[in-house]
Amino acid sequence: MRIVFMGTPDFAVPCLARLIADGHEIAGVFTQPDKPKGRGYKLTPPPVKELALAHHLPVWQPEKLRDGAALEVLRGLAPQLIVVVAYGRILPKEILDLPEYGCVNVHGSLLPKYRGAAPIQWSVLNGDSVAGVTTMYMAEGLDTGDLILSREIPVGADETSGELFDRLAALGAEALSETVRLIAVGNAPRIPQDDAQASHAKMLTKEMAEIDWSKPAQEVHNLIRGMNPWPTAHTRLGSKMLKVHRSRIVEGSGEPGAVLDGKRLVVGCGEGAVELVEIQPEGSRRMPAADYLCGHPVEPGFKLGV
RNA sequence: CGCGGGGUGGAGCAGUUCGGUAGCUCGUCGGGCUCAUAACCCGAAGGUCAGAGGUUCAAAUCCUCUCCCCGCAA
Repeated sequence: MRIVFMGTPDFAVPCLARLIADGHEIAGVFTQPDKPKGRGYKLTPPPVKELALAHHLPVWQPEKLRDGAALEVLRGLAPQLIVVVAYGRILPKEILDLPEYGCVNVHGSLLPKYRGAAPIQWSVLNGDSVAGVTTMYMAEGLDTGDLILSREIPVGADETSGELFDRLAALGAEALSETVRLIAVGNAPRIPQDDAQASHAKMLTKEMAEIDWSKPAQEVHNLIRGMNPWPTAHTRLGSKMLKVHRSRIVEGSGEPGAVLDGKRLVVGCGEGAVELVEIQPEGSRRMPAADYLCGHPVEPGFKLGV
């Protein structure tokens, strides 16, 4: 199959790698332009670009898709199928209609649940016990296209978004491989989504990552693992910010935000308590909470988040 | 040149302002106490103070340069 691939972040990398491994002809790769990232605005290429270049695939990084230039390029590439995985751009209808087999997308949720930008994180934030990936034919709406197939996996009780990301990226590559195979033999299902079951997973922001200690321990724990690795759950420790990378639900109860045990950093919640396992003080590297306590004793009763 | 914090025994930190014996908590090892313990007591090992150069009788500390880590912002 002659395919054009469109994708940007790490999540899309296994999918492209799988298409290459499956022996498809990758006519070209579209990814977002290099962006200034990190300290000092270093210009950084997206992960998909690095993989594409490593395989000597032609790469395009248009700022816009709607000015016609991209369409011309695509006409020239003449793909039979366009595969889109976390590209981060909306495709105009002319592009959707271009390939003979259409455009397919790999999405990190069990559609129609969690349409939108951050499905995997919301699976964790909501404490779902099952997550998955879905492939679909792309339509003009946001993740509203007809479904092709899906794969499910259980979510671990302490699993972080980042960990689930990695597993779903691998699962997505599998689902994509099968999807393309079915399309090639003209045997792919086309199942309309039930809009009544749909939900939307909006993009995460830093504000959402502030820990509300008045919530039950389970919700606090879900926030901490759901916001890992980005934007990272945080609270206040005195005048400084404290990031919390990992936590654990433990026995105990106490005033919300109050440290119950100064030796293990157990913190009271609205209901129950969580132990902060891995933290990162402002201006410092991430470290086990026990390490932090060696140099920064915390009195039981001290309140976080104020 | 976007703003800022930091590098000191295995870990986390203090000490740097104002140069003068390498310090704290934890861990490790040995011993003691205890029915017992992550508890308590006694003792010990372990450090090129990120690196290079400079000033000085003397530098973790002052000056110059380099490397590395991190927070914010994007």
